Amino acid sequence: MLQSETGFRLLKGHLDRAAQAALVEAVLARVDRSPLFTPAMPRTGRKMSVRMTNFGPLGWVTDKDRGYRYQAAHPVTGEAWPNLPQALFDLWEAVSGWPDPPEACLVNWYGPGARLGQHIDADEDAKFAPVVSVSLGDSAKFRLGGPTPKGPTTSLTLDSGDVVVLAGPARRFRHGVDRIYPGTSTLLPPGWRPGRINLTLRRVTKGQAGQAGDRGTQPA
DNA sequence: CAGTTACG
DNA sequence: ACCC
Repeated sequence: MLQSETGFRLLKGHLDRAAQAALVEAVLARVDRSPLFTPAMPRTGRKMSVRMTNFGPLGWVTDKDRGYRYQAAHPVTGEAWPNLPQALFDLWEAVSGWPDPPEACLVNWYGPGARLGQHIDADEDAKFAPVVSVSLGDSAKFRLGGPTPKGPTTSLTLDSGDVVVLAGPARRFRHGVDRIYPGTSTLLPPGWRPGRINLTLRRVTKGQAGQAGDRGTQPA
């Protein structure tokens, strides 16, 4: 939908309601056995307001003692993360333009008061691979900046079914979630938690695209 | 006041 | 500048 030379793309309404509902079903079934955990900031131990889990061979976690990292096991249960739903492989193939499959799907649940401060994704060895994000449930105020801690930011509303791609230079842009707009979607089943689920697909390790000779190049 | 937020 |  919105295409730009920065590598930022907002695919407004990329997933229709049926596709969103099918994805939610796949997500909730996996969250049942890989429960949401409460991440904590490195050093301070301050708890984040967003709750998380992961799918795929690797998952992003953080805690006071060991900080930000990817690991193969759930930090609470010690079990391997559930597999990635096929629909997410398909989405990655459709929008990422990257030759290697995703290895991590970070599942972020934002309750009505949750936020995520401005940050730059930097924990992946595959630092040139795009990041693909899917919004499900309540709308969110998303803020996108540039590559430096200073500089202007712009805010965008992300609605259920929207897909965001951060590729090229935008892969290293600051971004965060200022707030959730409670009650703006009926997608999440009554009886589950209210709010927003964001799925973020990432390539973590260097694959074919990370071999010597084509570092940093964008595949056709 | 420190840590965080917002960049309106 | 604002919040706790």
